[in-house]
Amino acid sequence: MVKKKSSEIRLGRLELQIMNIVWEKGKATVHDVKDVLGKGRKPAYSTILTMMRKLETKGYLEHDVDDRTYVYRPTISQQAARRGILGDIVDRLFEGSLSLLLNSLVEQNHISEKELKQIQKLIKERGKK
Amino acid sequence: MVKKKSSEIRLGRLELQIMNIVWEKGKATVHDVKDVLGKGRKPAYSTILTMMRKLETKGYLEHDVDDRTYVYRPTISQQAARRGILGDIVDRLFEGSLSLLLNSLVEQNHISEKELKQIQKLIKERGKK
DNA sequence: CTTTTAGTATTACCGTGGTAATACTACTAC
DNA sequence: GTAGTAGTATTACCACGGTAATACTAAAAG
Repeated sequence: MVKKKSSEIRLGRLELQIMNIVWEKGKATVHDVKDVLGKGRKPAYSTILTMMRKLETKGYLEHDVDDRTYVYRPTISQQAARRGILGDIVDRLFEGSLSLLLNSLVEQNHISEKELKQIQKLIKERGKK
Repeated sequence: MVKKKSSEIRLGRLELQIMNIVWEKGKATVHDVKDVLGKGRKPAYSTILTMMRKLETKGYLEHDVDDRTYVYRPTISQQAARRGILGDIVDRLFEGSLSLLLNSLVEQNHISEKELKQIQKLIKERGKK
């Protein structure tokens, strides 16, 4: 059974960083994003500006003008984006199998004891629904 | 705490498809890959050839010559690639948090009952180590 | 009113994944 | 030995994410 691609969400590294910031803050100006991105690689103001305009072109951001400053807000939810990107990865990397993914995580010792507990809790809660 | 990038493995869609086939078969010629890729989008022979050569340039494939046919084999394990790509995604998409990832999967109902069972088993086994 | 300033708009470039036509080359078959 | 044939090599694009300098524009400051 071949899975449908539905609405594929594709975001590059910087694009995703920017979206993460906008999601977290709810809305953000170019300067807001630049400030947060200050820690680490520091793209130029104009780089971020260009990216945010491209994100708007792609339909992932919209803006209002507040005193001639663009205030961007997301048009898609972080959950939707995560779902899309993650689903894509699972398809491409693990032939669509979640358990293969989990297996890989466990093998790699990427999962800490604490996280294991949390996962178990999640599963229990899910089981009750 | 900022995580190190170590040896970042980056593979495009087609590249990963090709690598998956080579991993599965152990070794493969361009034609082998083309045959498997036959189902779905069908890149031209020369496209696959170019990609496999690029993968070799990048150090992910090597080839032997068998009766003037190139037989490619992987130089990195599928596990390593999965680990690298997945780790990258977790960083970028979930701020490095596995439980956030799991949470997302559970929320999205991407995990079936059967998979839940498997995960629990995995966790139990891991717990015994 | 003229200069500074704070913002967006324009433009241009680079790297890389993907695409593939075409050229080359050495066996194979007649 | 000449004509296919089956492979690799060469070459050339395109799209897109990322990068950023520079141009423009309008408000604010003097």
